[in-house]
Amino acid sequence: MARAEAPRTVFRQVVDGLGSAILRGDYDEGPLPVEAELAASFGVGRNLLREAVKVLASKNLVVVGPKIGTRVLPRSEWNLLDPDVLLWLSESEGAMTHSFDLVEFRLIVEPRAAHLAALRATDAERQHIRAAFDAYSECLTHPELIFDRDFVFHQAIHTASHNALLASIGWRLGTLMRKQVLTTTDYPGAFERGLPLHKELAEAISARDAAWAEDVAFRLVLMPYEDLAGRLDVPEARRLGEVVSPKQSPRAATAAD
Amino acid sequence: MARAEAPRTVFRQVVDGLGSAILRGDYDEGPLPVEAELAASFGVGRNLLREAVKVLASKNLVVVGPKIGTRVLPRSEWNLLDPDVLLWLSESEGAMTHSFDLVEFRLIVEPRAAHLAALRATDAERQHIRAAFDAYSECLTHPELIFDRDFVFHQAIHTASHNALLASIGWRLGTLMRKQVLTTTDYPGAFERGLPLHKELAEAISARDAAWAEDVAFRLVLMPYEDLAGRLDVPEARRLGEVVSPKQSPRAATAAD
DNA sequence: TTGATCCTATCATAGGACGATTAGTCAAGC
DNA sequence: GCTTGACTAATCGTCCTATGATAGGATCAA
Repeated sequence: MARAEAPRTVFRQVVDGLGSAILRGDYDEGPLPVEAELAASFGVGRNLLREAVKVLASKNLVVVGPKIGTRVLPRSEWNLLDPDVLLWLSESEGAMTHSFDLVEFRLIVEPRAAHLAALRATDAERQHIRAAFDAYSECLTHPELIFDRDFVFHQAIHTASHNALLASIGWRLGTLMRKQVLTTTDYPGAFERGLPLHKELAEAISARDAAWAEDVAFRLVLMPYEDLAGRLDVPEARRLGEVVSPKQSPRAATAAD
Repeated sequence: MARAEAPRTVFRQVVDGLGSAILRGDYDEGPLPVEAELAASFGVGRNLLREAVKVLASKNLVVVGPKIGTRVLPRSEWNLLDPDVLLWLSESEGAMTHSFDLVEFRLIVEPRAAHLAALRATDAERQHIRAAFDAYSECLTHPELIFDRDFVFHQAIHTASHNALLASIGWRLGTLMRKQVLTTTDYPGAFERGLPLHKELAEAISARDAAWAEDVAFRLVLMPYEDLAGRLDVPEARRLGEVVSPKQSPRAATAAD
């Protein structure tokens, strides 16, 4: 069940190599070399290279056409929600400002997913979430399993939200969290401090307490960020507190009208 | 600036054809025919078919490998956030339950994007948003431009949120809204009823009133849904009101601890 | 200057060949 | 009987070469 497959196929190497190079800005906005040349530079055939380029094109990283060659699209057109793109971006420079965007995005989505999970989870799903937490808590003695277990735990919650879009995004954010967790989790005590929050989240969902679950999920996303924020100069305008909804939501009054 | 290019290339036809067929469930979970056969059935060469399959594989619709052939992955693995997948899904059956997921997702993301836009938009961006609204309001006499103008308007807001992820998602949700707008907008008066909300949203962001902007954006997403909800049997458990955050967010009290 | 025409670089697509991988089978051994 | 291991065949992985389609840019005439 754990997502481990990393088939080091030649194709994957080319896609990753090209994707990383583009995200890194090696070709910034300019055209790439012609296919034959590019293929030669990777030491692969032209067909294989074209398959790789087509994948990048499907992620809106490049456009390709006769006589115009293969051109890198402006950054704003990229499909940043694609897990591959997100991964390449995270391993390129500028990862820090991008990291804030990612945390902010998770602060928006994950609490709501937890909220819905608390309302909609079936009994089986509740049990699955608790089991996933138990497995996760065992990581105290098996730190190398933290990634997988954490992923399974959050995945279970997103699935329980009974919204296919949220489930899909949770699945994918999980992949990306690795990179970030990698940076934060090896701070001594990070796992231990996160554990009670995980437990609380599982309890909140079990108890069908949507507001509680939402609150816990929010703190759970924010915690590793705050671990980091101290050691970084956070631009004032990007304080993540902004994302917190106003204490008094005006929605309820007007939406029910 | 309007995204109109629809190059009816053979490659695109094959990708769309295969993608639609998979989403439609023609092969449900089972393996596809072998490459040679599949290529023949589309009347194209094996290379072209492989490029198409590789694109689908990059969207997590299928896995492909020697001896295992090309297998459709379980639905839960699909990258539902991919615009192509979303499009294929919307044109397949089951579009209705998926439509609820989409609205719910937008109810989560778009109000927050508006919230952040109100806080962070530069003067130029504010002006751009107002201009986009003006252009949109002209659609009263040019209904065929509604899609494009509406897209530009929302895109401007998402960009002003200064979060690359939100900007990217806005861009893509826009594509999908077309399909949905297509269903709702030809109800007489839908555009006219939406117009004041658009205006209010532009004003809220101009006034830097984040709470107001969030509230308006929420109603703006909900409106076309409610137009529909009346004519449909909405499963009780899926009432979209659930997504509304509790009046009293417990976050502020506990997070500062 | 402008406009149409032609040229050419580059991708689009086809088809065939061979190598690499592995699911599935089946026989040998405990 | 069950496990283990090698074997086989099917299928993708990768390469190559060739031809058609497209469109940018140059050329040339009005």
